Order: sequence, then C-alpha cells, then structure tokens
Amino acid sequence: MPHATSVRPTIIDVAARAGVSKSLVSLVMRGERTVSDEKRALVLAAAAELGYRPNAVARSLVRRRTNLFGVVLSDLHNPFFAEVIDGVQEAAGAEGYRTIISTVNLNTAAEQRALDTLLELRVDGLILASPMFGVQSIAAASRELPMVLVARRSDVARVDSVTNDDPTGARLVVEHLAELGHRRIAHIDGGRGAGAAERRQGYEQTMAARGLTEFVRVVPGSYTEEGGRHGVEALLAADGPLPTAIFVANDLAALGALATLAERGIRVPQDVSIVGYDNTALAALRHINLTTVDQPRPDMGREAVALLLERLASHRDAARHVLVTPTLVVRGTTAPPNAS
Amino acid sequence: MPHATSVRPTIIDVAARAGVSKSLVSLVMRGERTVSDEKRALVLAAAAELGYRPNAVARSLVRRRTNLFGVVLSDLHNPFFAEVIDGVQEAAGAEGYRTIISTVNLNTAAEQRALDTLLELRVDGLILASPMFGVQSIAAASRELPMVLVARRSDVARVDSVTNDDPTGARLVVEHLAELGHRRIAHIDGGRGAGAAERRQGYEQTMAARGLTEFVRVVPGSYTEEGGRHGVEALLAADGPLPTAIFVANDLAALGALATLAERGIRVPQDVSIVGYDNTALAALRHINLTTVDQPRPDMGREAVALLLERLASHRDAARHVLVTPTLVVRGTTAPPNAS
DNA sequence: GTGAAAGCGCTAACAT
DNA sequence: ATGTTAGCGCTTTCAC
Repeated sequence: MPHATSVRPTIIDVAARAGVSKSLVSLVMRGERTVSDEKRALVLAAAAELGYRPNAVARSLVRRRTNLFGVVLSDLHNPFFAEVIDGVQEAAGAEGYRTIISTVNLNTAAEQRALDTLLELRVDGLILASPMFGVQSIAAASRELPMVLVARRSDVARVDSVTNDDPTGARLVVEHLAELGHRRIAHIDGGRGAGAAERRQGYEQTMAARGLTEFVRVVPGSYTEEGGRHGVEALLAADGPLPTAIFVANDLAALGALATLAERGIRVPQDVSIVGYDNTALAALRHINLTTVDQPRPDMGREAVALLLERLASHRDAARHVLVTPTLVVRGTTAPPNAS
Repeated sequence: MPHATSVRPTIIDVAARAGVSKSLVSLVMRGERTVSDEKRALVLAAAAELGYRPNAVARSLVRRRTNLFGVVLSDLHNPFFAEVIDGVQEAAGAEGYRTIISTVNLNTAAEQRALDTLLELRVDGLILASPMFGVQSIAAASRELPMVLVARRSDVARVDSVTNDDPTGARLVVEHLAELGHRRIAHIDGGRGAGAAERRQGYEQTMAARGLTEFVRVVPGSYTEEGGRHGVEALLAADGPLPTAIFVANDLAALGALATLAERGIRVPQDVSIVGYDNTALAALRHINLTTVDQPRPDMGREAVALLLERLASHRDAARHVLVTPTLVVRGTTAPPNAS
C-alpha cells in the first residue's frame, strides 16, 4: 500500500512524540506566538520527523470556513481569464486564501454542476468570470455566500460585479481614429458577448459627438474569429465606399477581420485601419501588432477579491459595482486614412 | 448577517424536519437504494424546503478522501495547458472526481506552496503539468499520494508521466519538409523547455536518416516569441545560403520567427517554409495558419487521470510512462522550396 | 428498512 | 504557558 492514508500522522501522533498535548501542537502549527521557544522546537522537531502535514479538511470543518475562494470560468481558452486569475490569486494569496478554479466550456449544465460542487466544498466566496448562468442560479447561490461577477453585471441583490467601462473604451477607439483623420469608421458588433452592446453604444455616441453620425455603420459579428470574418465580408459586399477604419468588438474577431482583409489583398493599415478590444496576448504578438483597448485584467481580479474580503469582514448587504477604466494601446494596425 | 454560516441547514435539521434519523438522510443523499420510496420522498422534500446542501468538508473528513484531484500548472497563459485541463476535467468528472487547479507563474517558490496546499487539502491525486520543481519535492509528495507528470518525465519511483513522443514529432516535420524538396532545413532550438532536447535530437536523427547530415543547422532559441526572433536573426546573420525551411521548437517561437521574417521582407512560404510545434490555438488562426505538430492534449489529460485512477484502485507500485503520438498538421507556412 | 452511537482530525473555549 | 474537553457535520458499523 504505497499511499495508505491511514499511515498519515495526525496531530495526536505529533503530540505523543513531542510529549505535549494536541492543543499545543495546534498552537504551534498555526504559528501562535504564545508558545515557549522550548516547546515550539520540540513540536516542530516531532512534526518534521513524522512528516506531519496539517489536515485542512478537519480544520475547515471545525472552523466553519475553508479559506478557499471558488472561481468559475466559462472558458479557460480565452486568455482574458488567465490574467484575471493572476490578479485573483495574488490578492487572495496575500490574505491567506487559496483559489479553486473550475472551468466549464461554455456549457450551462456543467456550469451549474461546477457551482454546486464549489458550494458543497464550502468555499468562502465565489468569483464568476463571465458566466452564462441564468439569474436564478446566481440569486440562489448569493444567499449562501459572498459572490462577485467579473466581466458581467447583474442586478441581483447582494451580488457585486467588476466590469470594464465599455462605453469609455469604445470612445477611446473612435476618438483615436477620428484624430487620425478617419470619418468612415465602421463597427463590427460583438453580438451577445459580454459588453458588446455597451461597446456599440459607445461607438455610436462618440461618432455622434464627433459629428460623424452619417458615417455610423454597424455590421453584425461576434466575439470569435468567424465573427470578424463575416463582419468584413458584410462590409465588402455592401454598396458604396469602404470604411477607412473598422472598430472590431474584440481582439479575436479583429484577427478574423485581419485574415479576411489579407486574403482580399486589402492592406492594413494603409487601406484600412483596424482596432480590437481586450489587448489579449494575441494582440501584442509582433506578427499581429494590433491596436486595441486594454482592460486591466489583473486589477479586475484583485478588485473581485477585495469585494469578497470586504463582504466577508463587514457583512455588507448592498451590492457594489466596480467599474475599471480601459486604456487605448496604439500599435501597428492604425494609421491616417489614404489620401485617395 | 447575509451569509451567516450558522444558518446553513445540516443533516440533523433535515432529519428533524422529515421526522427520521440522520442516518436515513445520509442514505438518501448518497442515493442508496435501500430506502423505502416513502421515506425517500419525505427526506427529499425536507431537504428541498430547507435548501439543504451536503457538506463536502464533513464528508471528506470521515471518508478520508476528498474526491478531488489537484492540478498544478506552471503557466496558465500557455494555451497548451487549457486543453490538457479539458481532458482532465472530462475524465475526472466521469469518475466522480472534481479538479482543483493551482497556477503558479513559473515561480518555483509559489509552486512549492501550491503543492503543499493541495496536499493539506488532502486531494486524492496530483497532476503536475510541466512543473519546474526539483526532484526532491516530487519525490516527497509522491510518498503521500498518487502523482503524475504531464509534459515532463522523471525517474522518481512511483511517479507516472504522460508525454508526447517528441522525437517522432520532429521526424514528421523533417520528413514533410524533405518530401517537399527541402534540403537546407534549419532548427531553432527550444533551450531548456520541456521536450526541446528530444525535438532537436529527432531533427538531427531524421536529417541523418535522410542523408541530409551536412545540412543540419541548429541555432539556440527558447519557447518564447523572443526565442524565435533571435533564432531567425542568428540564421540571417550567418554566412552562406539561407535555409529554405526552418523547424522552430514550438508555436510561440515560430510566431516570433514569422514576425522577424516579415520585417525583413522574407516571404513565407515562398522564400522559406516554417514549421512549429504544439498546434496551439494560435497556429490555427487564419491570419497565421502555421504548419505544426499536434500533441493530443485532451488525450494527455485523460491519460493522466486514468493513471491516477488506476493507482488509486490497484495500489500499483511501479511507475508507468505513457507516450502519446503527435501528428503533423499541414497548413500554409510550408511549400516546396523556390526554384532558385 | 431504520436508528443509535462512535469517531474522522482538528480548533476553541475554558481551566489550571 | 499548557492541558482538557466538547464539538464541527457527516459516514459507518452494528443493533433492532
């Protein structure tokens, strides 16, 4: 039996070996400073000799808290989330909390199962990153523990959220393009994606504010490469002059747009400028070098943890919605329009 | 107190409400079929009314197993791992195991902490994906629970591994290029990356097998975009004719190579063919369209879980090393060499 | 088929 | 400063 659990030493074994009570061992293991140096050394030595490792399960049971935060990710493949997690793990770790990540590939049923499991594991707080759930699942869970949504907002009572200010991000894009001299600025929409509606509105409003209402042009798309391809095709198929710049709803779709434009022999940025949204690692690749809008993802993760911790400490009841500010990252896919 | 844990109903509350013993409630909750339909309905109704949710912490304590597998990822940003996790979660879920993912950004100290925490949480098995740890950490942990390495091999006793057959992958690349007519096939090395040495060897051996020993050309690189850029620069800076094809150690480095070639006005695949390794989502992007070697990542995750389950069931003692077979994915960055 | 009782490994009063 | 004791919420014999 290589891994017989029964051989694992318990706190009692350590106490016996050190010749002290198990409470004392507990105090030492938890780093309490009220223990004499002598006894502490004794206990530590015994623990080391036995290869003792505290049992977090037993501890969680009696303390009625696990020091664990659960994170439900709708899609691990989206690099967006990897960076949110960075912030989450950093902030949580600093306060002694560990993170359990559960991923569910855009599958609502699996998402519900993941949520249930996390709840049964008695995590102390829950971070839902861009979840697909219905409101009722969120509401039900929110009655059991502190919960925050990232990159999605909900008006369920007691559910906090951290989102980026999409209208502002869209405004930055349009202003950048307008200042380069563009007027025919089109937008490839993000469909039902999180924040897509806000980005489109921001685009429309800023176009209007710049007196470019007559050039507003929105074609349907989605947060996928396919979405960007279709968007460009729709733009190319239409009558009238091509736009000189295209604001695509996110980076992945912008990549699809770039690919289609390249296939058609349309040069970027000479013939048309392209802007994405998210500043994923993709955008920074030299071979892509996409102008885009950066969401401060690690900050969003940190904010989510801060909300959880605060709710844990204060039993705050009202929901808080944190809005983080995006910034424009200018790279190689935008330039002044052709003189033509 | 919105989230007072004290209000959570326990099995005793359910028993009281249903007018039965808590043992009976336990039987019902665990789906035992030895309970009369009548009592079962009674218990289920009581549980639903109270919003009862079994406490996995208490259950784990008494059962001395958590039904949890721990996964330590050295780098969540590497899309390679996201797909391994897919396979892990699928296979584990099918057997009633949940997965806890711990990420550590290529930080050895954090990796050790993550490992310790998982051990304290008493996960039933551990999957280490491309870990940086030293052998002694692995050996120590392997005495406590079943453990498998993914994308890394170790000769520590009782530690299983799942790796891809790198020499074969490299052979596929060289054969593909040779069959296209290439002879001056260079290799940009992956440095200390997992499998890099095997890929280089496979390259050298296949070149030799094809009678191309005199054309063997290896320049140093790494598994990063920078690595690919430097590799290409080294190749360009050298005397003599340029290679007509370059096998780059992985996809990310291949992207760096593509970027540098583009900047120098060298066309791919007309002037030089490029092949990567890994078939990450990046490679499939239409705008990149990289010929590369696919590792069956979800399979690797499933295999890892299978090894864990088997060890849990059988108390097998010998280490097993599973080798999965890579395949070549031909896309747009390879073509016959120029007639020149 | 159902209930009573013991105990998983630990923490947290409370004593001393 | 250290020991004693009573659970945390559940599963699991073992009776009935």
